[in-house]
Amino acid sequence: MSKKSIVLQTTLELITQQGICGTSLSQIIKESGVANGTVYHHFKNKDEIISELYFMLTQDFGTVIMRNIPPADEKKQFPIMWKNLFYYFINNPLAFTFSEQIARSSEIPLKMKEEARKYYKEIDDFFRKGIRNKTFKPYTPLIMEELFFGNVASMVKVYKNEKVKLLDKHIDQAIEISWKGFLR
Amino acid sequence: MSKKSIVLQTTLELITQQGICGTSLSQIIKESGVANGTVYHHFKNKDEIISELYFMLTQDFGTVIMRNIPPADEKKQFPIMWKNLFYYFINNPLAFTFSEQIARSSEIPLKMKEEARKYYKEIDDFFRKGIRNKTFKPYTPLIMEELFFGNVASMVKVYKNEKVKLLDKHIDQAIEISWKGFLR
Amino acid sequence: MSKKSIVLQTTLELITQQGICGTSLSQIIKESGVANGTVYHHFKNKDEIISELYFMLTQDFGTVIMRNIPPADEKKQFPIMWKNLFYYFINNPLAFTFSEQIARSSEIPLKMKEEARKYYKEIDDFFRKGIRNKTFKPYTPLIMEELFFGNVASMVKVYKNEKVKLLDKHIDQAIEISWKGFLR
Amino acid sequence: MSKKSIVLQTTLELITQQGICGTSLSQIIKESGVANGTVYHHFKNKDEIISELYFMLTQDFGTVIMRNIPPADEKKQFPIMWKNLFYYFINNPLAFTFSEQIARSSEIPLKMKEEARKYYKEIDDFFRKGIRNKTFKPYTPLIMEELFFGNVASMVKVYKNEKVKLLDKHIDQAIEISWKGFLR
DNA sequence: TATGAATGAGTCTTCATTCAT
DNA sequence: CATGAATGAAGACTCATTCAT
Repeated sequence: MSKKSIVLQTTLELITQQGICGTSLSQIIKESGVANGTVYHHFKNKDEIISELYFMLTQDFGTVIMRNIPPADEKKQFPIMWKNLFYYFINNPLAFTFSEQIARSSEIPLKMKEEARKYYKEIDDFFRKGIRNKTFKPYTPLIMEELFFGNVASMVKVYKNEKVKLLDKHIDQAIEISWKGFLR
Repeated sequence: MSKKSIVLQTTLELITQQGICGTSLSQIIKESGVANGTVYHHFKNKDEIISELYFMLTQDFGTVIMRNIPPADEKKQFPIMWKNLFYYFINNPLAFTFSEQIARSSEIPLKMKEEARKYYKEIDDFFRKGIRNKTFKPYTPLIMEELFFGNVASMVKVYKNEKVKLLDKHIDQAIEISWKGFLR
Repeated sequence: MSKKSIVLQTTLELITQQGICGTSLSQIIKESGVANGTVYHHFKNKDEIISELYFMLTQDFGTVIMRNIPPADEKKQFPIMWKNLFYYFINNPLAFTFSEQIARSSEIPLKMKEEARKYYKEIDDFFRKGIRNKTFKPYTPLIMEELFFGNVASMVKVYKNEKVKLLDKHIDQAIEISWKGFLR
Repeated sequence: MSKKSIVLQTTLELITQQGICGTSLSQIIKESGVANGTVYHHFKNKDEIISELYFMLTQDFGTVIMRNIPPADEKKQFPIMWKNLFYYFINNPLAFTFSEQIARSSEIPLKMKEEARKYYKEIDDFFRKGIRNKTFKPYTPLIMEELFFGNVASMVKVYKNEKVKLLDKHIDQAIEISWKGFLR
């Protein structure tokens, strides 16, 4: 495992635990066991570490969500997509926390955020196709995607907080609510 | 206006502009024109300023959401509630940030979390009544509330990220999507 | 109990626990429950509190040491004086620690230290008389007093450290050693 | 000379002049001409500088006391040991301060206390041998050591307080008093 | 590629003290 | 007598970053 990956991995863990601003370079250095200068050898500065991390994680999203999607109609595909993302977040808590953190922070340059959007392409296509098929009402796709992501994220939070034992029936409810919102 | 209020007000403004971590005490001191020691005379430390601000802001929470709700049916009430919450978050970024962070464990003292929980009461009532009225399908109320909050939050994030200029029509779309999800 | 005494007492306790430099005015204020300004009403500044404390404590010494001294010869008087001081320190740990702290600190103005010396008068007299009586060898009285005090202090420290359970026989040994040193 | 040594040396000098608490990091930094961060690169915090200094100084301790001790009888050895310790304390005020504070509990980590304890070994041997030789009366060795140390310390304090200009004759008196106490 | 010494601006916080009430 | 708001210099320590090896 290269020093660079070690730094990235350590940073991801630290940010997940403490948030972006709570995580200093000194901490990353101490925790990763890598030398001071080594970090600066691989990254221009602190922001670049975070940007790179963001880049890595967002690349996953597209492929993850569309895994095992049958070539059937939207109604069949939707719950699978939904669960794909849900379980991806459950199984990759780092990715979840990080992406939640990032979403509301200004630390990622706008350019990067736009860059990342292209990995949403497949989700975007899904909603656009659904609109063309008259399955979905013609809402602005960006809005649809954000609400879709947001719904999944809400349920992940419920799951994590364990306020309530989240059951399959709750997941199914959430998917149904999510789905119905987009219909004509 | 007391020095204490000045500090609180200044801090609120700075946090609104730059986020919590971007705001240092030195800035607060410089901006508020108050002496270093004066801040520490009134607050135990930096966190206490923020906690106190949070406390002030969340006092409104419950009343804000239910402001101007007509005694009509759910269909009329829903978009008003939705917008109340949305604009409250837009105008009180600190409240939004906190409310988002509430989910995350250690940072916010437990007492505050419980404090905040009571403001969900009115939304809880709203959904339960809607179910009784056969307006809403009988989903688990907690799930409904979380998705409702999540939808508003998603749009606030879009607004803040300025990926796209958020227009009234987008808001209306989001409200409609949100609403439809809960129907029978 | 006057506010002034409360401040003095609190200061004494704090200094005993944490040393002079470890004890700040803020701590004294917090601990004594007295207001900020009240302290400055009674004392010109921090040093004055300590000086006054020093003054109070040193006044005791003379009387304490000479308590119950029989009008007999030095040989009979010496062990009683020695024990008087020893048990005074054991029973007034504050006085002991404080006087140990003070001895090596420069916080007490020289003038005060000299002022306090007059309370050593009776011990001074004791040694001078002993010299005149040919009981003691004519050493410089100041040296004799300091060594006398030092011997008692050494045993108090042993007692406090509990490295070893200090027995009566140890005390008697120490007194004997102390006594023999001064003889002709 | 490494920056680290410069910091240590400067600190030692400052503490010698002004005492431990009178010496601030800012002073150390200013005086040593080293950058703020450099100090913290080499030491975890202020205390670590002092601990390290203490460690350096006490290394000598044992050897210092036994320096130039002739292979003669106790009577010849005693004043040399006494003066060795006395001048060591005079020239290493930090060592003196620490050695005095060692008695006090929490400040010095236990490990250090035990470390320091081993330097008593040689003095312990000296007194035990003297007892076997019938030079000294068979007092408990611990008591003898403590009183011996205490006597030296008393004179160091007199020297430092400058109540009186301490002359060679005073030292000689103190040594004599100290010596006679232990005799049979 | 990797290291770690060096930097100094900046962080939060504590301090002794003054002053108006 | 007593209070506590207000002060700002000084405290310890952290930070992101540079540079020579």
